[in-house]
Amino acid sequence: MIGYDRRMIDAAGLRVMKAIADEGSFTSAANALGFTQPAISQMVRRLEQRTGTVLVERYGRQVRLTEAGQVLARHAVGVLAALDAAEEEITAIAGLRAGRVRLQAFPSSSATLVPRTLAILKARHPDITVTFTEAEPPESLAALRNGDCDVAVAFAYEGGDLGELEEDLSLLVTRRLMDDEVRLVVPTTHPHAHDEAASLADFSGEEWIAGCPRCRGHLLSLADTAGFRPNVAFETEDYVAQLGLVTAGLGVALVPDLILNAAKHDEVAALPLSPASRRQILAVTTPDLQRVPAVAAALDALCEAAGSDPKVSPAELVGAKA
Amino acid sequence: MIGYDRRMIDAAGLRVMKAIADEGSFTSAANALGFTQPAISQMVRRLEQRTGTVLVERYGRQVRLTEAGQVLARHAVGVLAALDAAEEEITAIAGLRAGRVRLQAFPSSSATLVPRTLAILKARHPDITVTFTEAEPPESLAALRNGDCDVAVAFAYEGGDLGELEEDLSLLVTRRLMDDEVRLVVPTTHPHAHDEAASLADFSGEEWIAGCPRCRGHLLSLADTAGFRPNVAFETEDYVAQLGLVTAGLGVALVPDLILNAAKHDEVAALPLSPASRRQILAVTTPDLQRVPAVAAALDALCEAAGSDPKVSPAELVGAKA
DNA sequence: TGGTTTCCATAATGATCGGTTATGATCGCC
DNA sequence: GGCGATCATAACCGATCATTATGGAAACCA
Repeated sequence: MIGYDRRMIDAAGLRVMKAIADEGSFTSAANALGFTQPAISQMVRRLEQRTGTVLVERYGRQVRLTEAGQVLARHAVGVLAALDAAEEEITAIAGLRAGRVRLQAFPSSSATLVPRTLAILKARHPDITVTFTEAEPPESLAALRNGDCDVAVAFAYEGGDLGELEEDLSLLVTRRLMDDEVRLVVPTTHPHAHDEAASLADFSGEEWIAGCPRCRGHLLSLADTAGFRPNVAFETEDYVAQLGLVTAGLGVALVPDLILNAAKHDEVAALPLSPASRRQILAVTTPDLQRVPAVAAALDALCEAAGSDPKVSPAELVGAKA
Repeated sequence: MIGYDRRMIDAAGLRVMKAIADEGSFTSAANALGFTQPAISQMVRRLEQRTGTVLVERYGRQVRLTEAGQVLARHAVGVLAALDAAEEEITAIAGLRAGRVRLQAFPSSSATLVPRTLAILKARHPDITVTFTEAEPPESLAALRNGDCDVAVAFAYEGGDLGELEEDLSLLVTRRLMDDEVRLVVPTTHPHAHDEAASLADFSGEEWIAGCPRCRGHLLSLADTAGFRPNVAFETEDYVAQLGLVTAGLGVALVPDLILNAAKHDEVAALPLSPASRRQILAVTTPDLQRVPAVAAALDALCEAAGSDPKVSPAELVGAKA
């Protein structure tokens, strides 16, 4: 198929017709548009043969629009205005005078990281609208893949001591925001409460309080390495509840620093693990979205809120398969 | 000056963005528009680098519009609709389903020629709007030159027997509608009332009734050729009044056939002149307007109303200088 | 009236645009 | 793990759309 259904009127043509109508001659229309006179002359000729209509009446050395020509000049106003509006809207987005970022972050980051990010963003680019939704990494990444989200703040536990992440990050780009140390939280009355560090094997007999599914998986993985299978007595995704349970002496729990720094925990002891275990806090987006100004601004704000200088540690690593 | 202010958004681009939004993929957008897939791919790329903005988010093998892309797709609707409207209006004019003709004709043609023309036009193209104004040739031609008129119906006396016309017809095209024989009108009581033909010199002693300035000029010219200077006793542009004056025996007059065929004139005799004198009835327009469908239709109708087959006698002679 | 100016038209030229076909890379699916 | 669908890229090609240079005709003016 040849597929030659070329439209007979285009925006450029309309603009020329309007200029002729306004200026009254080809020459001054050309000047007004920044073209030379023959350009207008040919443009009109092309338009006339495309429409199969006489658009301009040449009488002597003056030109006048025919009825058809006036029709085009009249429509030009609306079309060009709409085009300008579109262009303006685009440049507004490009210049961060407009735009939208849809952010999804996991619950425990909502406490400090996200509010700080939103504040930075608001101060720096007050005209872009930021949407925030709380979601665990599996859901936020799904939303990202699905096009319902621009930036996902996720976390990934390190498997053993190698930085292998358990999510499927193919096709996505990640930006490392911070490392979040995981600590063992025990009641202050616990015999090991004042140790320098905690070796997990020493707590194999405890009752355990587990968090979200992935956190629970991480606990099981660490315990397995330490050679035991933890007795999980309680499960709750609410870290404040976890700390409450520990305070009440109902068990011990693994809690990341990000939580401990945000929530009050006077009546529990948070011991560093030995060997240490961390999770990475990551900002995730797609290669294309990364180049959208509003998204880029959000990523920068996230890095800044996380304390890592966005200029120094872009740390863009494309994740390998899970 | 280089004058490179090329607009960053054009109608074609908008159409492509809208197609992508509607179809959900480059390939089906290409099918919908009758293009191949790479055409869409490149079009998007060009648009993106012209706007300096990411318009499409490629994730895996699916594509989605970014916010900026959605902006374009949204504006596309209005712009394309306006463009279609303009196009439709043009083709309506081209197809005589719309359009306008502004006709100006000299008074004595209003009697028969113009009404017949309007009737033909109305029957044949009921959707075009015809405007009619009565005006003597100098004014109607001025209107034509001025752009206030599309077709002027004028008359031109032949100077002597050569077809030299006294109007400035440069830059205009004329279409000969009919030849109008000029007769000498005398009261039926006149001694020469029943002659076969009238030799002008025989009436040098009469009192004359003159018409419009150009008709008066024609009378003077003919009389001059016949060797006398007519005694013009009355002047009126109203031919009916002229006939009335002749009937009352107040003088003689030169009256063209066009009038005699339309007005009652029982009580006067209309003698052919010897040598004969004619005036040409002409339709005048500009070369460009001539090609406008509605104008062409009007010209055809005029020819038909005048009794000359428009197909056989186009008689397009570009007038020389006066 | 005849020269000058001021228009528009045309020709020759070149860059870019905007399509094509052919081909490659990659994701998702069975 | 091949296969099909999808987008990207390369090479090519014609039409578009601008340029400069030039011509002709109309209007203007002394």
